Amino acid sequence: MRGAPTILHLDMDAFFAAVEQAAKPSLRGKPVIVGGLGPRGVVATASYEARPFGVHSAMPMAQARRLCPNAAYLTPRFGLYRRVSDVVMGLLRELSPLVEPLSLDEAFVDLRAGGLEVGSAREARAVGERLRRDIRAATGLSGSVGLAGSKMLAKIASERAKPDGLVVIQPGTERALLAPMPVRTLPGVGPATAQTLRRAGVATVGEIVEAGEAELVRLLGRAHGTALYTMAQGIDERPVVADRDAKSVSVEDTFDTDLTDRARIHAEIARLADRCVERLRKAGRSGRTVVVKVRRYDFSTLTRSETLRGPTDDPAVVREAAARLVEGVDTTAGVRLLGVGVSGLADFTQEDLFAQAADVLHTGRPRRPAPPVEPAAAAGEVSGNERRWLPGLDVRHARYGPGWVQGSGLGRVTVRFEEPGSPPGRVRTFAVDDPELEPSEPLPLPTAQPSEPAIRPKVISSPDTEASAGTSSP
DNA sequence: TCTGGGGTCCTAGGACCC
DNA sequence: TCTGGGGTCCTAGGACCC
Repeated sequence: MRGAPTILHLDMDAFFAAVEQAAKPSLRGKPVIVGGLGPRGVVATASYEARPFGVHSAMPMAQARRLCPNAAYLTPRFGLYRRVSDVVMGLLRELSPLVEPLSLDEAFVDLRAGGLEVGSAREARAVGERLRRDIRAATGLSGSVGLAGSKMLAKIASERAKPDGLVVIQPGTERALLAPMPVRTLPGVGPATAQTLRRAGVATVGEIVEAGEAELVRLLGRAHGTALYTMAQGIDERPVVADRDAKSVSVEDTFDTDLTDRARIHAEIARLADRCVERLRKAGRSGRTVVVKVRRYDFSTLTRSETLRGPTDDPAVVREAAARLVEGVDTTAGVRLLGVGVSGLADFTQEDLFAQAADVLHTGRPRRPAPPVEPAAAAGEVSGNERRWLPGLDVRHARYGPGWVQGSGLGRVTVRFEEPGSPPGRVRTFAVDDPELEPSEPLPLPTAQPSEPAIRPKVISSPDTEASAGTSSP
């Protein structure tokens, strides 16, 4: 805990949807829903305009379509989001070298490690507001900032600042602030823990403190119980940690319809193993434990794992282990998801060790393995010979220029011709095999905003429910 | 309404070892 | 004769987070 609000948490507002709105002028101010568009897709992000309809993250897409039929439904473009994220993270690293990203749109910053003068709430607020202005200038997007003396409180602060706001929690006020809040406010309290607590008559953070540490440990186990008891008192000493090494790499696929055919299941497992190893090698890592995940028709999920004698990044080795593991699973009633993962990661492989030993033997000095070289990822819109026009993806037409796919079906594809800096554009329809139409890369977002929006810092007040009504987008 | 994909951490039992 | 006391590794599952 710190005596000054020197830990900053940034959370970009409705990030994926906001990036799409910045890239597609006709969608600004309108409900936009980004997520899987297949029959089993879920919502990744809903824009603030879509939220009053009841649409939120992790909701099945079919339900979102019923609630908000007129929204724009778009497939995620992670490459673009990563590029925008890199710009934002770069701005954070200008504040301090100690930046801990939690995802593409969220990060902690230790301002003290950056040597910034943030002794007072006023100074902290100035740093946060300047950051928000810089982010808007560089990306056109809004982010919410929380500042406090610990990670937990900084995150709670940014949540209360949403959307497009800033909240400072003054050190010393934590306990009183937390006491009336629901237990779900605390990190690590999800549906299961909340229910356990509710059954014990504990609904608020203050009641966690009243229950006492022994009771919490009894209810939730040693680690979880003590951690929760500590955090409920506003105590959180977790440091901001930059550059955490990944501990596992995994890939998984949910199929539009359940798989029952054994040959098909084995083929998919082999594909997943290859994709997993590709990611592993791209990261320059190798791993010792291979994990296969199977989600059955009834959503029951099981994993099978096998630990090798040493770490590997050999696709054949991972493929064979995965095949052995799935062999032991009953899949006759159908599987909806298959996954392959590797954990127990190392920076070398067992083969390296052998090679190194041989090198030392022959040359007297070890050798680093050559970094793996991966081919650049394809645009993603073309699979095999058939072109798939997924809603939201960028295209270019020989005559009409840049645009994006609004929808497709019945041999037709509808394109809206506009680009990030242009006014809203108009729609044209083509045959799906129109030779003048081709997939293209996302265009850069406009950086300069025409007018600087007024800064409206929020002050921490009564713990009422956070505002979630729609707001106009930049 | 019918539930993604990528992760992290914890628990618990059994094997194995000293 | 009637049962030690860890410590570590492996496997499986579950909760949680974005």
